[in-house]
Amino acid sequence: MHKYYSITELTREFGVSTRTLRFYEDEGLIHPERRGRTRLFRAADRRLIQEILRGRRIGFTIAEIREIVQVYKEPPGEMGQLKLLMKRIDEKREDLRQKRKDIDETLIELDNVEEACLTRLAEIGVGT
Amino acid sequence: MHKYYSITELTREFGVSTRTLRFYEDEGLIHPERRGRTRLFRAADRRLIQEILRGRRIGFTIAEIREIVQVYKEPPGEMGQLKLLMKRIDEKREDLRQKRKDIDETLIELDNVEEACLTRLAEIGVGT
DNA sequence: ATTGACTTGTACGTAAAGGTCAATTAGTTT
DNA sequence: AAACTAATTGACCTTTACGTACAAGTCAAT
Repeated sequence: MHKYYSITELTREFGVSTRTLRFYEDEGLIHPERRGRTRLFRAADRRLIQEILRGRRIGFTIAEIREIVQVYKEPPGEMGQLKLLMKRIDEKREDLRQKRKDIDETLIELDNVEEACLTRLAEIGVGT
Repeated sequence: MHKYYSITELTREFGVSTRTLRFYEDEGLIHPERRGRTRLFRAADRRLIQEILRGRRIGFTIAEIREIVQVYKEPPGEMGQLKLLMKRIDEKREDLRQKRKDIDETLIELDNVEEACLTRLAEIGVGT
């Protein structure tokens, strides 16, 4: 069950460019294997890319994403580090909760605008 | 009742720089009054800035924010424009729903990481 | 053997969203 | 009046996250 994905397979699936995936590798986010010089992506790489892109969608920077990825690769063993990490997690959580609030508010606003549009459309429809 | 806000008042309140507010003016997002050369912000400007920053937090570009702001200033009157606008609204809504999902998933992930941290901390605490 | 699809690395370019610095100007304390 | 203070415009600078172009190598199919 050693299915490998080529780089273009993944770019097609995720709608990103090869440049993007290579960039992520340069940035140390992913480490695909190599056969000669060409990259071979495994299922784990694929999942990681999914997570990276999810992070990207919600506005995480590369540095932030890398931070999370690192934690998965090797969770800190030292007390101080752990506490620091937990503080960072708490901050992120607050950040995300705010964003969710922002999104909810904006969704409501969009509903309002849409309704205004519909009203307007009805007016025009009647008028003509 | 003509309370005016100075630019620094607002930068302090919102935690942005004067450069940012001027930039938003250059970009046509806000139009504060002037007394001589200095900007005078009214309550409406203040609220608009709040909305702009909310848009910024959820990852809207300046162009997207401007688009929304424009709609508020002068909603399109023509049929085609209205339909186009409604399509754009639908797209944005989809976008935001996806982001919400991303955020929820990430929040769960953060919970997991935190729990792992706590477990680890307990181990260390016991071990020493 | 050549075409075409895919891959590589290197390197320069770019758009977005401001940061930073300089040189004023205007009002107001001392 | 001199010195502060807060505001202005303008110009250039910076970072992030890739885009784009180029030259070159791999491999299968025609």
